[in-house]
Amino acid sequence: MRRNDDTSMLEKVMLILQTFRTAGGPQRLADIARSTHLPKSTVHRLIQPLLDLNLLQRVDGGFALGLVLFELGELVPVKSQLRQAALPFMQDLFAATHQTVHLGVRDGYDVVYAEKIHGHGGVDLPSRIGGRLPLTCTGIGKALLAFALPEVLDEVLGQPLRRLTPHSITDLDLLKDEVSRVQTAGVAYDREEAAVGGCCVAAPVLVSGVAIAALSVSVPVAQFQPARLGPAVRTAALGLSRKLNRLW
Amino acid sequence: MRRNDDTSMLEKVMLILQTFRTAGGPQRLADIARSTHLPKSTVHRLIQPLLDLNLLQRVDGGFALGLVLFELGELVPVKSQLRQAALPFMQDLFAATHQTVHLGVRDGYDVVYAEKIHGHGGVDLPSRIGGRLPLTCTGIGKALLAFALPEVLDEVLGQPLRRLTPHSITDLDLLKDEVSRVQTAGVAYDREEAAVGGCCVAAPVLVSGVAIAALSVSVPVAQFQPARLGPAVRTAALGLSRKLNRLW
DNA sequence: GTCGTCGTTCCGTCTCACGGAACCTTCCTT
DNA sequence: AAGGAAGGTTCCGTGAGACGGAACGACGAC
Repeated sequence: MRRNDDTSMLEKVMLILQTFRTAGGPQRLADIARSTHLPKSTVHRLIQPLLDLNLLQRVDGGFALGLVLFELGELVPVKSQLRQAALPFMQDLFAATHQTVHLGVRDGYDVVYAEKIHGHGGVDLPSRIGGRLPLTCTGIGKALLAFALPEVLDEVLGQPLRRLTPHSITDLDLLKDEVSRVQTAGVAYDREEAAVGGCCVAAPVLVSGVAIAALSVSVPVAQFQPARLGPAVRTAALGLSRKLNRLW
Repeated sequence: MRRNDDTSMLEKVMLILQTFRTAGGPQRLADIARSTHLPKSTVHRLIQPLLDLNLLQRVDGGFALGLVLFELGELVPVKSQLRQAALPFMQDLFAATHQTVHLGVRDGYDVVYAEKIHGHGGVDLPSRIGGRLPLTCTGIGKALLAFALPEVLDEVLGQPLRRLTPHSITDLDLLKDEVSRVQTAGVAYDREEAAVGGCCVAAPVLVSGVAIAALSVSVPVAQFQPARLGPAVRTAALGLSRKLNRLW
């Protein structure tokens, strides 16, 4: 069964760490062994150095990801630069709307949420910083697609369309129409396509004409006012775009 | 030269990743080889699987930390739970003061910044999310110490006191006085002890009577108004403490 | 008591990590 | 154009140490 290719050990370590992506809470040794399909003795052996290096930490009933990962995570460019620049604009947007504000980037066929601001009240969305959703089901995703490089757009549209709610767009032609509408308007809407009861308005952040990120405001469907939110989101995204073009 | 102990490969991988903590920008293969003191061929061999696993990514002039690290970093308990709970209170505090707001936790003898909110204008502090400063030189640190377990306090005070500015407290007795004052007042001040020209007001977040984090507001020394900021920070920290005690 | 589960330790096999050396490619210098 | 320095890549012989099955000790449940 051992094939040939490469670094088996690193792969196992990553399997162990990835375990924590799905399982929320602390994981015990046996849990990890089960979900990775690795022998117990192997997991046990690998865990020790991970603890020493602070990639894992012991918590009450098992193990959790360690502080080193947190520190390294903050040094990933998407965070340290983009986020730094985006936060003030997100603050403004939040102050103006008092609704949940998201910043997202593209990774493969998903949008990865890089930042989120929300107040006490707002809708509680399934999104999480570092979390993923299909590009085609979210406002941010559609904004990213509409202003992506053409080959990226083709590549993504070549994939089977995923569905998160009954409102998710699963017809390719409808989606293409939607994308060209976004390209014209400069704003993307999500009408309960990612979560029932939740809508959002998104606008792309452009550097040299290409979307590298997108901002969005999410609201309960009852308060969905495109006419009011659209300009606010566009203004914030444009401001951020200008700032980044100046920096880079 | 090979000693004995354990996982040499993981250690090397960590050395490579840690390289990015000090060096800000992208690193090239030769840069990494130099700063890790590893042979070029070794670095080259280790980097390939790191790219495959998305722990590293290629950027214009070299390599940078990959998105996987960002995603895992967001799953570290200090983030996913504490931050989630704290953000709304930090929003409030920011809205009330329009000054930079920090959330910090203790790790060893340092405070690690878990979250930061700042507007367009504010002072630009050397702090960074995921960054570290000595406990004894910051408001957050002193708030954490004053409400830490006694053995933790002893342990930290047993270390040599570090100095970041001429105002940093480096006399053990003065520091002990300061800590007991914080214990009484429930608020810690930093008067240019971490950065010249910057002051801050901090209050501990208590769960079961022990500080697990602290909130602070940082202001330029000219606008330092303890009487106004103290209550605001205390209110936010108390609100967060209550919320956490309810959750846990 | 017995059984199931969890964490830990041992150890024989043999894979694959290791890094020196040689090579290729740019890019700069003269 | 020739020479040189530095970055990146490939090759390969050696032996350290990763691997995981198996057996063990420690709880806790029923």
